[in-house]
Amino acid sequence: MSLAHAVLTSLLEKPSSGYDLARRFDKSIGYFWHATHQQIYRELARMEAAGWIESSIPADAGKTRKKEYRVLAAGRKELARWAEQSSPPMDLRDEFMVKLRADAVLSEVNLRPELARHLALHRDKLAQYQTIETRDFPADRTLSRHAQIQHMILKKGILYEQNSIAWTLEMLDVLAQLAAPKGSSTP
Amino acid sequence: MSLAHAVLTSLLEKPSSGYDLARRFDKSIGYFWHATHQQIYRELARMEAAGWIESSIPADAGKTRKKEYRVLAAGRKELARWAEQSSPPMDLRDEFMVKLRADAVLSEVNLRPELARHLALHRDKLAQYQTIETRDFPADRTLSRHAQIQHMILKKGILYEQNSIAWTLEMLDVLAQLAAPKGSSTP
DNA sequence: TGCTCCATGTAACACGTTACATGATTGC
DNA sequence: GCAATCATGTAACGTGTTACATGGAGCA
Repeated sequence: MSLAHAVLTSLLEKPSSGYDLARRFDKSIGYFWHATHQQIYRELARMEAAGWIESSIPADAGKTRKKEYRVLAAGRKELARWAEQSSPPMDLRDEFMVKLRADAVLSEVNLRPELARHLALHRDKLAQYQTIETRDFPADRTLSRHAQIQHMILKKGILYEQNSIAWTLEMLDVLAQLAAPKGSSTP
Repeated sequence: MSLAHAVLTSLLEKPSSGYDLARRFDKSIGYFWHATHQQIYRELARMEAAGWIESSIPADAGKTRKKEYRVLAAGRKELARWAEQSSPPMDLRDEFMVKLRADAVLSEVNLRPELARHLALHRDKLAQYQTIETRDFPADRTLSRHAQIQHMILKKGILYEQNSIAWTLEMLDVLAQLAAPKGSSTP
């Protein structure tokens, strides 16, 4: 389990409401660990019951139901314990590879539109990441420990997208060759 | 849902028992879609109930409980339908990035042993992939459509591992710098 | 008035993981 | 005879997804 720990990390960076957390999970942390608001509320309830976090009504709540969560000592300790524990490296789980394999055996599926769509999405995401990079991490050497680590996390995302783009282009090329090989009529 | 479709693909490539499928999911397809034998048996039961596959006792069963599954026309149709459907690109879900972020905010975790461990695992996997590549895909141009697609799937894995290795090395370097900056005593 | 956004939640279900159970076959 | 491997399954639980519900605040 690891969503709880992602939430703890996020709360340590900045005490927040469940709603705010859910939105932050669509950015920063969410690039590597997505979660819906329902999952987040469920985890917050559990962690409060476990004594890892506590909630209070913030000053700017007004008449809303807004709550703000803070990490307690027990939560911080749990996060440190978990972080030092070893865990298997991420496993790929790429639906598109299954589709490709299905196409390889069926030979009757046209995956090119989907590939083109993914290509555009990867390029968008890469552009986003690069914008963040030039804005937040200008000249490495002067950056704090915290910022240097954040930068490396972002770089991982950038590498991944660049990778995906390169591979997708090659794949499109292969499919184009297969669809219209030299000197043949339509397949 | 996509495990069912991964299983269908695997069965089209070669009709098999649940046990054989489970083992194949630790190789080839499993590089991009892992599943335990319990999941596979559950899916096989569902798909048989849905009329996508059928089972029979194979000639070499002897007194064992062995069953062999084959894909029916309905299953093949379902796989083609699913494969043409668009789906979001794979999302990263990397526990280690959460740990890094936790370290960035806690500053009291030593992630270097874990990074070194992952580095070794990535190198192993890359070596495995490259062995398969030189064995199965020698001189692209003469390969069948099926083999060319399989090769591209393998290449995706190779790129991913190379990427991970490069990033991990850089990360180790950053952590080493942070632990022992120029002109300082032990931290 | 009705729309969108803020904010929190319940319920049901699908998928993934772990532990356990059972029994036959193969090899030492 | 005993251990490992083949082969299939049940049960319980944890996590992730989807749909729905509720109600206040701000705005046209």
